[in-house]
Amino acid sequence: MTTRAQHQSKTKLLNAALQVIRARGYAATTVDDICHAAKVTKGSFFHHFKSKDDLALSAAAYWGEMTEEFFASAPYHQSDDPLERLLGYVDFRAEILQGELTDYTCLLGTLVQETYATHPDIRAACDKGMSTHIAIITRDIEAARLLYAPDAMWSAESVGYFIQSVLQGAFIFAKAKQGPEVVHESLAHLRRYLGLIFNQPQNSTRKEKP
Amino acid sequence: MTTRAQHQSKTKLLNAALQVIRARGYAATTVDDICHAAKVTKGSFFHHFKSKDDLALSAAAYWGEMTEEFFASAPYHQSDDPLERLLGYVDFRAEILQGELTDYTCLLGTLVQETYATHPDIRAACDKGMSTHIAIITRDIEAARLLYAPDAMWSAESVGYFIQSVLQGAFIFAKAKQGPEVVHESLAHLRRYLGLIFNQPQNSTRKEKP
DNA sequence: GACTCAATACCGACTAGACGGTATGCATTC
DNA sequence: GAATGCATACCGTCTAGTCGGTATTGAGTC
Repeated sequence: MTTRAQHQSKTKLLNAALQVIRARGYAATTVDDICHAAKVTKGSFFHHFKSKDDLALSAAAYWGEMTEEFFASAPYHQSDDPLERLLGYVDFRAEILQGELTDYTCLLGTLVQETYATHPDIRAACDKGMSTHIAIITRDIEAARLLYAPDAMWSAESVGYFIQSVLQGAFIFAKAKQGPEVVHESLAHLRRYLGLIFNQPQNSTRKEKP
Repeated sequence: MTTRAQHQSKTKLLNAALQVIRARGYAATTVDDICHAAKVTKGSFFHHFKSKDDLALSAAAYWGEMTEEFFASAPYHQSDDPLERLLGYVDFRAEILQGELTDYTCLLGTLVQETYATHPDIRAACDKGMSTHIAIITRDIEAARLLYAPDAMWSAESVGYFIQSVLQGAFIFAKAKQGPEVVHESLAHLRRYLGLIFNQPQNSTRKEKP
Protein backbone atom coordinates (compact mmCIF):
# COMPACT_ATOMS: atom_id res chain seq x y z
CA MET A 1 0.00 0.00 0.00
CA THR A 2 1.18 3.48 -0.78
CA THR A 3 1.30 6.32 1.70
CA ARG A 4 -1.87 7.75 0.26
CA ALA A 5 -3.65 4.45 0.69
CA GLN A 6 -2.49 4.23 4.29
CA HIS A 7 -3.77 7.67 5.14
CA GLN A 8 -7.05 6.62 3.62
CA SER A 9 -7.99 5.05 6.93
CA LYS A 10 -7.91 8.39 8.68
CA THR A 11 -9.95 10.04 5.93
CA LYS A 12 -12.43 7.19 5.97
CA LEU A 13 -12.82 7.60 9.72
CA LEU A 14 -13.35 11.35 9.37
CA ASN A 15 -15.91 10.96 6.62
CA ALA A 16 -17.72 8.29 8.60
CA ALA A 17 -17.69 10.55 11.65
CA LEU A 18 -19.37 13.36 9.70
CA GLN A 19 -22.17 11.05 8.64
CA VAL A 20 -22.71 9.15 11.85
CA ILE A 21 -22.50 12.12 14.22
CA ARG A 22 -24.95 14.11 12.10
CA ALA A 23 -27.37 11.19 12.21
CA ARG A 24 -27.07 10.03 15.81
CA GLY A 25 -25.56 12.99 17.60
CA TYR A 26 -22.14 13.04 19.19
CA ALA A 27 -22.72 11.47 22.60
CA ALA A 28 -24.81 8.67 21.17
CA THR A 29 -22.33 7.63 18.50
CA THR A 30 -19.82 5.10 19.73
CA VAL A 31 -16.29 4.67 18.52
CA ASP A 32 -17.36 1.26 17.25
CA ASP A 33 -20.16 2.87 15.22
CA ILE A 34 -17.66 5.08 13.45
CA CYS A 35 -15.20 2.25 12.91
CA HIS A 36 -17.93 0.08 11.48
CA ALA A 37 -19.17 2.84 9.17
CA ALA A 38 -15.61 3.46 8.03
CA LYS A 39 -14.87 -0.27 7.70
CA VAL A 40 -11.81 0.16 9.85
CA THR A 41 -10.78 -1.46 13.13
CA LYS A 42 -10.69 0.11 16.54
CA GLY A 43 -6.92 -0.24 16.66
CA SER A 44 -6.70 1.95 13.59
CA PHE A 45 -9.03 4.48 15.17
CA PHE A 46 -6.90 4.92 18.27
CA HIS A 47 -3.78 4.97 16.17
CA HIS A 48 -5.02 8.09 14.38
CA PHE A 49 -6.93 9.75 17.23
CA LYS A 50 -5.98 10.07 20.86
CA SER A 51 -9.60 9.81 21.99
CA LYS A 52 -13.18 10.20 20.86
CA ASP A 53 -13.03 13.90 21.78
CA ASP A 54 -9.88 14.23 19.70
CA LEU A 55 -11.79 12.81 16.75
CA ALA A 56 -14.54 15.37 17.30
CA LEU A 57 -11.96 18.14 17.17
CA SER A 58 -10.43 16.75 13.99
CA ALA A 59 -13.87 16.19 12.47
CA ALA A 60 -14.84 19.80 13.16
CA ALA A 61 -11.67 21.03 11.48
CA TYR A 62 -12.14 18.60 8.59
CA TRP A 63 -15.73 19.76 8.18
CA GLY A 64 -14.50 23.34 7.96
CA GLU A 65 -11.99 22.49 5.23
CA MET A 66 -14.50 20.45 3.25
CA THR A 67 -17.31 22.98 3.35
CA GLU A 68 -15.16 26.01 2.57
CA GLU A 69 -13.72 24.15 -0.40
CA PHE A 70 -17.22 23.16 -1.46
CA PHE A 71 -18.64 26.67 -1.25
CA ALA A 72 -15.55 28.26 -2.77
CA SER A 73 -16.05 26.20 -5.92
CA ALA A 74 -19.79 26.90 -6.15
CA PRO A 75 -21.04 28.75 -9.24
CA TYR A 76 -22.48 31.79 -7.46
CA HIS A 77 -18.98 33.29 -7.10
CA GLN A 78 -18.90 34.00 -10.82
CA SER A 79 -20.94 37.18 -10.62
CA ASP A 80 -19.20 40.55 -10.37
CA ASP A 81 -21.96 41.98 -8.23
CA PRO A 82 -21.66 41.26 -4.50
CA LEU A 83 -25.42 41.29 -3.97
CA GLU A 84 -25.87 38.80 -6.78
CA ARG A 85 -23.23 36.61 -5.18
CA LEU A 86 -24.99 36.86 -1.81
CA LEU A 87 -28.40 36.00 -3.21
CA GLY A 88 -26.68 33.31 -5.26
CA TYR A 89 -25.32 31.88 -2.03
CA VAL A 90 -28.77 31.72 -0.47
CA ASP A 91 -30.22 30.14 -3.60
CA PHE A 92 -27.34 27.69 -3.66
CA ARG A 93 -28.08 26.70 -0.05
CA ALA A 94 -31.60 25.89 -1.19
CA GLU A 95 -30.43 23.93 -4.22
CA ILE A 96 -28.23 21.60 -2.21
CA LEU A 97 -31.08 20.40 0.00
CA GLN A 98 -31.05 17.03 -1.72
CA GLY A 99 -30.93 13.46 -0.48
CA GLU A 100 -30.88 12.45 3.15
CA LEU A 101 -31.00 14.81 6.11
CA THR A 102 -27.48 13.78 7.07
CA ASP A 103 -26.27 14.96 3.68
CA TYR A 104 -27.27 18.60 4.00
CA THR A 105 -27.42 19.38 7.73
CA CYS A 106 -24.51 21.00 9.54
CA LEU A 107 -22.11 19.02 11.70
CA LEU A 108 -21.04 22.02 13.74
CA GLY A 109 -24.58 23.01 14.63
CA THR A 110 -25.35 19.55 16.00
CA LEU A 111 -22.00 19.20 17.70
CA VAL A 112 -22.05 22.51 19.51
CA GLN A 113 -25.53 21.92 20.93
CA GLU A 114 -24.33 18.81 22.70
CA THR A 115 -20.94 19.99 23.83
CA TYR A 116 -21.10 23.71 24.57
CA ALA A 117 -21.38 23.25 28.32
CA THR A 118 -19.17 20.21 28.78
CA HIS A 119 -16.43 20.24 26.12
CA PRO A 120 -14.93 23.73 25.86
CA ASP A 121 -12.47 22.80 23.14
CA ILE A 122 -15.10 21.22 20.88
CA ARG A 123 -17.37 24.21 21.44
CA ALA A 124 -14.51 26.50 20.43
CA ALA A 125 -13.77 24.43 17.32
CA CYS A 126 -17.42 24.64 16.24
CA ASP A 127 -17.49 28.35 16.90
CA LYS A 128 -14.37 28.82 14.85
CA GLY A 129 -15.71 26.84 11.90
CA MET A 130 -19.01 28.68 11.84
CA SER A 131 -17.39 32.08 12.36
CA THR A 132 -14.99 31.46 9.50
CA HIS A 133 -17.84 30.66 7.15
CA ILE A 134 -19.75 33.72 8.27
CA ALA A 135 -16.68 35.92 7.85
CA ILE A 136 -16.44 34.81 4.23
CA ILE A 137 -20.05 35.58 3.34
CA THR A 138 -19.84 38.80 5.35
CA ARG A 139 -17.30 40.13 2.83
CA ASP A 140 -19.95 40.01 0.10
CA ILE A 141 -22.60 41.40 2.43
CA GLU A 142 -20.42 44.35 3.32
CA ALA A 143 -19.60 45.03 -0.33
CA ALA A 144 -23.29 44.84 -1.21
CA ARG A 145 -24.15 47.11 1.70
CA LEU A 146 -21.74 49.79 0.49
CA LEU A 147 -23.20 49.55 -3.00
CA TYR A 148 -26.91 49.22 -2.34
CA ALA A 149 -27.62 50.27 1.23
CA PRO A 150 -24.84 52.56 2.44
CA ASP A 151 -27.11 54.15 5.07
CA ALA A 152 -28.20 50.83 6.51
CA MET A 153 -28.68 50.63 10.27
CA TRP A 154 -27.49 47.04 10.39
CA SER A 155 -23.99 45.65 10.24
CA ALA A 156 -22.94 43.24 7.51
CA GLU A 157 -21.75 40.75 10.09
CA SER A 158 -25.10 40.67 11.87
CA VAL A 159 -26.72 39.83 8.53
CA GLY A 160 -24.22 37.00 8.15
CA TYR A 161 -25.20 35.60 11.54
CA PHE A 162 -28.86 36.08 10.72
CA ILE A 163 -28.51 34.05 7.53
CA GLN A 164 -26.80 31.23 9.38
CA SER A 165 -29.34 31.34 12.19
CA VAL A 166 -32.14 30.86 9.71
CA LEU A 167 -30.30 27.92 8.18
CA GLN A 168 -29.42 26.25 11.47
CA GLY A 169 -32.89 26.73 12.87
CA ALA A 170 -34.51 25.47 9.70
CA PHE A 171 -32.34 22.35 9.91
CA ILE A 172 -33.85 21.65 13.32
CA PHE A 173 -37.30 21.74 11.76
CA ALA A 174 -36.11 19.61 8.88
CA LYS A 175 -35.15 17.01 11.46
CA ALA A 176 -38.41 17.38 13.35
CA LYS A 177 -40.45 17.12 10.14
CA GLN A 178 -38.16 14.66 8.37
CA GLY A 179 -37.79 16.77 5.26
CA PRO A 180 -36.44 20.03 3.85
CA GLU A 181 -39.75 21.80 3.16
CA VAL A 182 -39.41 24.19 6.12
CA VAL A 183 -35.86 25.01 5.06
CA HIS A 184 -37.08 25.96 1.60
CA GLU A 185 -39.83 28.15 2.97
CA SER A 186 -37.56 29.84 5.49
CA LEU A 187 -34.95 30.47 2.82
CA ALA A 188 -37.68 32.09 0.70
CA HIS A 189 -38.45 34.48 3.57
CA LEU A 190 -34.75 35.12 4.06
CA ARG A 191 -34.27 35.90 0.39
CA ARG A 192 -37.20 38.30 0.46
CA TYR A 193 -35.71 40.05 3.48
CA LEU A 194 -32.36 40.45 1.79
CA GLY A 195 -34.05 41.86 -1.29
CA LEU A 196 -35.89 44.37 0.89
CA ILE A 197 -32.94 45.60 2.95
CA PHE A 198 -30.83 45.99 -0.18
CA ASN A 199 -33.64 48.00 -1.78
CA GLN A 200 -34.31 45.62 -4.61
CA PRO A 201 -37.92 46.31 -5.52
CA GLN A 202 -38.15 43.25 -7.81
CA ASN A 203 -38.44 41.16 -4.65
CA SER A 204 -41.99 42.11 -3.96
CA THR A 205 -43.93 40.95 -0.95
CA ARG A 206 -47.29 41.06 -2.67
CA LYS A 207 -49.04 39.16 -5.37
CA GLU A 208 -49.28 40.83 -8.76
CA LYS A 209 -52.81 41.92 -9.56
CA PRO A 210 -53.82 40.38 -12.90
CA MET B 1 -46.77 13.75 53.58
CA THR B 2 -49.77 14.67 51.47
CA THR B 3 -50.51 13.41 47.98
CA ARG B 4 -49.21 16.64 46.55
CA ALA B 5 -45.92 16.21 48.34
CA GLN B 6 -45.55 12.69 47.02
CA HIS B 7 -46.09 13.75 43.47
CA GLN B 8 -43.48 16.42 44.01
CA SER B 9 -40.82 13.85 43.24
CA LYS B 10 -42.09 13.44 39.72
CA THR B 11 -42.26 17.19 39.16
CA LYS B 12 -38.80 17.62 40.62
CA LEU B 13 -37.48 14.99 38.23
CA LEU B 14 -39.15 16.67 35.26
CA ASN B 15 -37.83 20.10 36.17
CA ALA B 16 -34.37 18.69 36.72
CA ALA B 17 -34.57 16.94 33.34
CA LEU B 18 -35.36 20.21 31.56
CA GLN B 19 -32.30 21.85 33.06
CA VAL B 20 -29.81 19.00 32.74
CA ILE B 21 -30.79 17.91 29.24
CA ARG B 22 -30.59 21.48 27.97
CA ALA B 23 -27.12 21.80 29.43
CA ARG B 24 -25.56 18.43 28.61
CA GLY B 25 -27.75 17.11 25.81
CA TYR B 26 -29.94 14.06 26.06
CA ALA B 27 -27.56 11.18 25.38
CA ALA B 28 -24.89 12.58 27.67
CA THR B 29 -27.14 13.07 30.67
CA THR B 30 -27.36 10.04 32.87
CA VAL B 31 -30.32 9.00 34.94
CA ASP B 32 -28.12 9.56 37.99
CA ASP B 33 -27.42 13.12 36.84
CA ILE B 34 -31.12 13.86 36.79
CA CYS B 35 -31.74 12.14 40.11
CA HIS B 36 -28.93 14.08 41.70
CA ALA B 37 -30.16 17.38 40.31
CA ALA B 38 -33.69 16.58 41.52
CA LYS B 39 -32.39 15.31 44.89
CA VAL B 40 -34.33 12.11 44.40
CA THR B 41 -33.19 8.49 44.33
CA LYS B 42 -32.94 6.18 41.38
CA GLY B 43 -35.67 3.99 42.80
CA SER B 44 -38.01 6.94 42.72
CA PHE B 45 -37.01 7.71 39.14
CA PHE B 46 -37.89 4.25 37.86
CA HIS B 47 -41.05 4.27 39.90
CA HIS B 48 -42.32 7.28 37.97
CA PHE B 49 -40.78 6.55 34.56
CA LYS B 50 -40.49 3.27 32.72
CA SER B 51 -37.15 4.21 31.19
CA LYS B 52 -34.93 7.12 30.31
CA ASP B 53 -36.70 7.43 26.96
CA ASP B 54 -40.02 7.51 28.77
CA LEU B 55 -38.74 10.44 30.80
CA ALA B 56 -37.74 12.22 27.61
CA LEU B 57 -41.27 11.81 26.30
CA SER B 58 -42.78 13.10 29.53
CA ALA B 59 -40.28 15.95 29.66
CA ALA B 60 -41.19 17.02 26.13
CA ALA B 61 -44.89 17.05 27.04
CA TYR B 62 -44.16 18.85 30.30
CA TRP B 63 -42.11 21.43 28.44
CA GLY B 64 -45.02 22.04 26.10
CA GLU B 65 -47.42 22.63 28.98
CA MET B 66 -45.01 24.90 30.83
CA THR B 67 -44.11 27.07 27.86
CA GLU B 68 -47.64 27.48 26.54
CA GLU B 69 -48.75 28.51 30.01
CA PHE B 70 -45.82 30.90 30.22
CA PHE B 71 -46.48 32.56 26.87
CA ALA B 72 -50.24 32.62 27.39
CA SER B 73 -49.77 34.77 30.48
CA ALA B 74 -47.25 37.13 28.84
CA PRO B 75 -48.24 40.81 28.55
CA TYR B 76 -48.16 41.07 24.75
CA HIS B 77 -51.58 39.41 24.50
CA GLN B 78 -53.21 42.53 25.88
CA SER B 79 -53.19 44.42 22.59
CA ASP B 80 -56.24 44.35 20.33
CA ASP B 81 -54.14 44.52 17.21
CA PRO B 82 -52.81 41.17 15.95
CA LEU B 83 -49.70 42.73 14.45
CA GLU B 84 -48.93 44.45 17.73
CA ARG B 85 -49.35 41.13 19.49
CA LEU B 86 -47.03 39.46 17.00
CA LEU B 87 -44.33 42.10 17.32
CA GLY B 88 -44.91 42.00 21.06
CA TYR B 89 -44.21 38.29 20.98
CA VAL B 90 -40.90 38.81 19.19
CA ASP B 91 -39.93 41.58 21.60
CA PHE B 92 -40.93 39.36 24.50
CA ARG B 93 -38.69 36.60 23.19
CA ALA B 94 -35.84 39.11 23.28
CA GLU B 95 -36.70 40.31 26.78
CA ILE B 96 -36.56 36.83 28.29
CA LEU B 97 -32.97 36.23 27.19
CA GLN B 98 -31.79 36.55 30.76
CA GLY B 99 -29.62 34.44 33.01
CA GLU B 100 -27.93 31.24 31.96
CA LEU B 101 -28.13 29.64 28.51
CA THR B 102 -30.05 26.72 29.98
CA ASP B 103 -32.71 29.14 31.18
CA TYR B 104 -33.75 30.49 27.79
CA THR B 105 -32.83 27.85 25.21
CA CYS B 106 -35.39 25.36 23.93
CA LEU B 107 -35.53 21.78 25.15
CA LEU B 108 -37.31 20.51 22.06
CA GLY B 109 -34.75 21.95 19.69
CA THR B 110 -31.89 20.24 21.50
CA LEU B 111 -33.78 17.00 21.97
CA VAL B 112 -34.90 16.61 18.38
CA GLN B 113 -31.40 17.13 17.01
CA GLU B 114 -30.13 14.16 18.96
CA THR B 115 -33.05 11.83 18.52
CA TYR B 116 -34.65 12.44 15.14
CA ALA B 117 -32.99 9.48 13.48
CA THR B 118 -32.96 7.02 16.35
CA HIS B 119 -36.01 7.70 18.58
CA PRO B 120 -39.11 8.17 16.41
CA ASP B 121 -41.43 8.77 19.36
CA ILE B 122 -39.26 11.45 20.93
CA ARG B 123 -38.88 13.11 17.53
CA ALA B 124 -42.65 13.11 17.15
CA ALA B 125 -43.14 14.56 20.63
CA CYS B 126 -40.73 17.40 19.86
CA ASP B 127 -42.41 18.03 16.53
CA LYS B 128 -45.79 18.14 18.22
CA GLY B 129 -44.64 20.61 20.89
CA MET B 130 -43.02 22.95 18.40
CA SER B 131 -45.92 22.71 15.95
CA THR B 132 -48.42 23.54 18.67
CA HIS B 133 -46.50 26.67 19.61
CA ILE B 134 -46.24 27.71 15.98
CA ALA B 135 -49.95 27.10 15.44
CA ILE B 136 -50.72 29.54 18.26
CA ILE B 137 -48.57 32.36 16.94
CA THR B 138 -49.79 31.63 13.41
CA ARG B 139 -53.29 32.70 14.47
CA ASP B 140 -52.02 36.24 15.11
CA ILE B 141 -49.91 36.19 11.97
CA GLU B 142 -52.91 35.24 9.85
CA ALA B 143 -55.06 37.92 11.46
CA ALA B 144 -52.33 40.49 10.88
CA ARG B 145 -51.93 39.33 7.30
CA LEU B 146 -55.62 39.85 6.56
CA LEU B 147 -55.46 43.32 8.08
CA TYR B 148 -52.16 44.65 6.82
CA ALA B 149 -51.01 42.49 3.93
CA PRO B 150 -54.01 40.78 2.35
CA ASP B 151 -52.20 40.35 -0.97
CA ALA B 152 -49.15 38.77 0.56
CA MET B 153 -47.45 35.98 -1.35
CA TRP B 154 -46.44 34.16 1.80
CA SER B 155 -48.53 32.01 4.13
CA ALA B 156 -48.99 32.89 7.77
CA GLU B 157 -47.77 29.46 8.82
CA SER B 158 -44.52 29.79 6.89
CA VAL B 159 -43.88 33.04 8.75
CA GLY B 160 -44.47 31.16 12.00
CA TYR B 161 -41.89 28.56 11.06
CA PHE B 162 -39.53 31.28 9.92
CA ILE B 163 -39.74 33.01 13.30
CA GLN B 164 -39.02 29.80 15.13
CA SER B 165 -36.19 28.94 12.77
CA VAL B 166 -34.54 32.24 13.54
CA LEU B 167 -34.92 31.59 17.26
CA GLN B 168 -33.69 28.00 17.17
CA GLY B 169 -30.75 28.89 14.96
CA ALA B 170 -29.83 31.86 17.06
CA PHE B 171 -29.82 29.61 20.14
CA ILE B 172 -27.18 27.48 18.46
CA PHE B 173 -25.02 30.56 18.07
CA ALA B 174 -25.76 31.60 21.63
CA LYS B 175 -24.30 28.25 22.69
CA ALA B 176 -21.32 28.58 20.37
CA LYS B 177 -20.61 32.11 21.56
CA GLN B 178 -21.69 31.58 25.15
CA GLY B 179 -24.08 34.50 25.21
CA PRO B 180 -27.32 35.88 23.78
CA GLU B 181 -25.88 38.70 21.66
CA VAL B 182 -26.43 36.90 18.36
CA VAL B 183 -30.01 36.13 19.39
CA HIS B 184 -30.65 39.81 20.04
CA GLU B 185 -29.20 40.83 16.69
CA SER B 186 -31.06 38.13 14.80
CA LEU B 187 -34.32 39.08 16.49
CA ALA B 188 -33.69 42.68 15.43
CA HIS B 189 -33.43 41.53 11.80
CA LEU B 190 -36.52 39.40 12.23
CA ARG B 191 -38.48 42.29 13.66
CA ARG B 192 -37.42 44.50 10.78
CA TYR B 193 -38.52 41.85 8.30
CA LEU B 194 -41.92 41.56 9.93
CA GLY B 195 -42.31 45.30 9.85
CA LEU B 196 -41.50 45.31 6.15
CA ILE B 197 -43.80 42.49 5.05
CA PHE B 198 -46.67 44.01 7.02
CA ASN B 199 -46.01 47.34 5.33
CA GLN B 200 -45.16 49.24 8.49
CA PRO B 201 -42.91 52.07 7.23
CA GLN B 202 -41.86 53.08 10.72
CA ASN B 203 -39.56 50.09 10.69
CA SER B 204 -37.02 51.73 8.45
CA THR B 205 -33.92 49.96 7.23
CA ARG B 206 -31.89 53.15 6.94
CA LYS B 207 -30.33 55.63 9.26
CA GLU B 208 -32.05 59.01 9.52
CA LYS B 209 -30.09 61.78 7.88
CA PRO B 210 -29.42 64.55 10.43
C1' DG C 1 -60.92 6.61 66.22
C1' DA C 2 -58.43 2.33 66.24
C1' DC C 3 -57.28 -1.43 63.06
C1' DT C 4 -56.62 -3.86 58.86
C1' DC C 5 -55.26 -4.16 54.20
C1' DA C 6 -53.89 -2.95 49.76
C1' DA C 7 -51.92 0.26 46.97
C1' DT C 8 -48.70 3.74 46.17
C1' DA C 9 -44.28 6.08 46.88
C1' DC C 10 -39.79 5.52 47.66
C1' DC C 11 -35.08 3.51 48.77
C1' DG C 12 -30.44 1.79 47.52
C1' DA C 13 -27.56 -2.22 46.63
C1' DC C 14 -26.79 -4.88 42.75
C1' DT C 15 -26.15 -6.58 37.77
C1' DA C 16 -25.42 -7.25 32.97
C1' DG C 17 -23.81 -5.22 29.23
C1' DA C 18 -21.82 -1.52 26.64
C1' DC C 19 -18.20 1.52 25.72
C1' DG C 20 -13.78 4.15 25.75
C1' DG C 21 -9.44 3.08 25.89
C1' DT C 22 -5.05 -0.14 26.22
C1' DA C 23 -1.57 -3.69 25.31
C1' DT C 24 0.66 -6.43 22.32
C1' DG C 25 2.05 -7.97 18.17
C1' DC C 26 2.91 -7.94 13.21
C1' DA C 27 3.63 -6.13 8.54
C1' DT C 28 5.26 -2.54 5.70
C1' DT C 29 7.90 1.37 4.57
C1' DC C 30 11.72 4.57 4.71
C1' DG D 1 16.09 -0.91 12.39
C1' DA D 2 13.01 2.41 13.55
C1' DA D 3 8.87 4.44 12.73
C1' DT D 4 4.30 4.03 10.92
C1' DG D 5 -0.07 1.73 10.11
C1' DC D 6 -3.02 -1.54 11.47
C1' DA D 7 -5.29 -5.77 13.84
C1' DT D 8 -7.20 -8.26 17.94
C1' DA D 9 -7.94 -9.44 22.43
C1' DC D 10 -8.68 -7.52 26.53
C1' DC D 11 -9.80 -4.36 30.72
C1' DG D 12 -12.02 -1.15 33.91
C1' DT D 13 -15.59 1.90 34.34
C1' DC D 14 -19.86 3.68 33.75
C1' DT D 15 -24.80 3.29 33.31
C1' DA D 16 -29.64 1.85 32.38
C1' DG D 17 -32.42 -0.88 34.54
C1' DT D 18 -33.80 -4.47 38.42
C1' DC D 19 -35.19 -6.25 42.68
C1' DG D 20 -36.31 -6.91 47.22
C1' DG D 21 -37.60 -4.23 50.76
C1' DT D 22 -39.69 -0.32 53.81
C1' DA D 23 -42.68 3.81 54.65
C1' DT D 24 -46.83 6.20 53.91
C1' DT D 25 -51.48 6.75 52.77
C1' DG D 26 -56.32 6.16 52.23
C1' DA D 27 -60.44 3.39 52.16
C1' DG D 28 -63.17 0.27 54.47
C1' DT D 29 -64.71 -1.90 58.86
C1' DC D 30 -66.19 -2.11 63.45
